[in-house]
Amino acid sequence: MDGLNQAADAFTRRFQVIKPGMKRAHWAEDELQLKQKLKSIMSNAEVFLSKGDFRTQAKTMQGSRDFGAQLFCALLRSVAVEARLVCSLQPLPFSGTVKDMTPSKPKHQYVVISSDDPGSSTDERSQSEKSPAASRPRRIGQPKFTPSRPPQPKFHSAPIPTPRDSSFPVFWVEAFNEAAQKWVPIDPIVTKSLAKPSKFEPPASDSLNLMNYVIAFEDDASARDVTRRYVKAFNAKTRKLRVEVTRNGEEWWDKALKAYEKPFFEDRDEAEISELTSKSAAEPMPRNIQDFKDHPVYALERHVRRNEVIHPKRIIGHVGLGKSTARSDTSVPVYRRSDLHIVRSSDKWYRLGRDVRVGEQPLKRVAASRNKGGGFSDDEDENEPQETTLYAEFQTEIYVPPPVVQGRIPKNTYGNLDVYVPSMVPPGGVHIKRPEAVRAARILGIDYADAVTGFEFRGRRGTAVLGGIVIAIEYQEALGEVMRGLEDERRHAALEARTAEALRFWRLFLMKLRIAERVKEYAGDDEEQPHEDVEDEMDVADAGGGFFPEPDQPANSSPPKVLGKGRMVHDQGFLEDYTERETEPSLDEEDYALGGGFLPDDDDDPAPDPVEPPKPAPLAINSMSIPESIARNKASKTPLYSLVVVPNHGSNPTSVPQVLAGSSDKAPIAIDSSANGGSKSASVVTISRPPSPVPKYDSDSEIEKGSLLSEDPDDEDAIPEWLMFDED
DNA sequence: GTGAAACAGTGATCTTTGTTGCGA
DNA sequence: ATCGCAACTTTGATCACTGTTTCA
Repeated sequence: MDGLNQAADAFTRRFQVIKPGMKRAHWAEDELQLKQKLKSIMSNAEVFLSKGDFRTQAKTMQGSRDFGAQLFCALLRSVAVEARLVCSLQPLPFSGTVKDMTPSKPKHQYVVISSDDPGSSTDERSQSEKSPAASRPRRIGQPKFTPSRPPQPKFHSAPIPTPRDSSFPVFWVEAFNEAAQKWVPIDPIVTKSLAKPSKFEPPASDSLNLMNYVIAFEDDASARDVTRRYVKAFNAKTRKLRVEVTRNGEEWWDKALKAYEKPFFEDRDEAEISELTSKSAAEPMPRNIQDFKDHPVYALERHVRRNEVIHPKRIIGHVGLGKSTARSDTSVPVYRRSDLHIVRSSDKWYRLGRDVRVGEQPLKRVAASRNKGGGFSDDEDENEPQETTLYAEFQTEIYVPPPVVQGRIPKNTYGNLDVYVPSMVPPGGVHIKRPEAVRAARILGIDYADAVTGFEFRGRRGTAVLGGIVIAIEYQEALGEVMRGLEDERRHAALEARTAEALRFWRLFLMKLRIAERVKEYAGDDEEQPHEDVEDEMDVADAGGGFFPEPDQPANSSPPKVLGKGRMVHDQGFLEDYTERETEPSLDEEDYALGGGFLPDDDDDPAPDPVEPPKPAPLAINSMSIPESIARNKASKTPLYSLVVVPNHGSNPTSVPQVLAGSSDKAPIAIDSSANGGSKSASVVTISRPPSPVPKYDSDSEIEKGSLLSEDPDDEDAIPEWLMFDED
């Protein structure tokens, strides 16, 4: 200790403070003030950009008080004294109040420490910059640290009059006392004190210094929060200015400091932590009402919130109201915060998956916020205020839903099942969260309930959010299989749609090329001739139902109308539309050709086939709608899912028949729909299907047809799917 | 000079299972 | 006539906190 004193004396004699040190940060009121601050920083600040700068400055034995403390720490370390550099961080406050902006006071400034200085905690800065800015966006112009690192303003020939410094330091040193196994603070420059931790805390009114976070840095680059050693009322005052008051703030701070913690603790580390803990635990009871608010140990009746209750009401002290302590009648009782419970209505507990135990009396009653029944205004003369009864957690137990009995899922009055937490899944049931589970359960014909996992507020009222279904556990495997089948089906359909789309574009591209070639070929000839040829070719493409003309086949060899008729034979209901088209001679041939999809902007809309003229589109709708509706009817009414074979239409990749056929290709499933309505006998049967009725396309022919039949209205369903697939 | 109370303003939280119209 | 589906809908009351002023 004596040696420390001597060292401090010697250092103080030689070191000269010529620059201002780091000061408390304040929010700027406006942009102008921010600029002033910045200017002040630029002109006055002590900046080290490198270790070399620091060494150069050290030889002069001049600088700020902060620099002095850092140098003193280096001195102690050089003589094998274990020393910590202690920094009281000066972050911007959470509150945006500006109290000390009277013009008489000196401008606040920020001193930038070089990046290799251990005192510049990046976390702390980012916290001080971000958090208040986020909570109070109207505060503009918070001081930035980064722009104030200019390369040059290190030295100024004329000494600038240094603004007044606080009488409390920002940097000081802790030396380890081997005998007492304790860290002792030592500050040779500002307080000139040794082993007097209480000398370091500035009053809250000090506009130049505040003590919220005191961090001690050891020479192994570890750091520890030692704030509680230096502040007098950590729980009552300091804590409320720290990040701990924010939501999850304590975790955040622990996490941030953990990166600087030592990998393993020595005895003295344990001792220090317990010392700090016991110091804050021994903190006396506050003497004013304000300090009791959000105090971690004590609680007052007046600060109890609407959803809180003190139970049991064990009075552990009193605090006087007002200043004159003589008046004993105006004191209020003090309770333990550990006796403060959060209470909720039974409804709320239910939403958390808990149930109020039978026979529990409510700890609190509050007026109901609104009349739910509606038209209960007469009740007021009954003078029965609508009340909500509230219960604490210890009065509740885990909610046990009614079990699944024989495959029947218990449902609520809305026909679904509340699964706000996983424990609310009934015994014997299982929660399947996949979106296609509903379809799979319907296919299986088993009993299921939509799972309500929460609420969202759309419009004026909350609506249930359905997340998956609940089924009996014995069906889980079967459902899984069906879902896998559906998934395969979906993937397959998406792939096919994608392939068809690609081929469609290829075809378009090819047609354009051929037209260009043809036009070039006839360039210079009579204009009529190429026009007709192009038109013919496009008619072939449109009416021919989509195959490429064979290379040896002249494009105009088959009259387009013949081709069209040849195709329509297969489709009942197509003919009359076609005749309608034929009897419309007003349709201009050229427009018709233009409508044939050679306009570039047709590519924008992939749903209708660009090659398809506008007129035949309704034909295709009619032609396709018939088998599709058949398929739907079959799917919904017949007990067995069966294949629907549609000649010349199976190539549509996403129409219902095709989807069914696709699934059957892989995992043919026969569904016994008699399981509907309570019977539990649902089964998945894999049947061996005769291959003949299935439209087995080899990929080429199928794709080719699909590419040209994509005028089908169901393509509109297909597009999102393949688009989604594309995004994947 | 400090702290409590009252008050106004503001932001956060809590609310918690629809309706309508069209087409098949 | 009925069913299924998709589009449209997007609050407001209350609590809690903050800052200011007044007063003891």
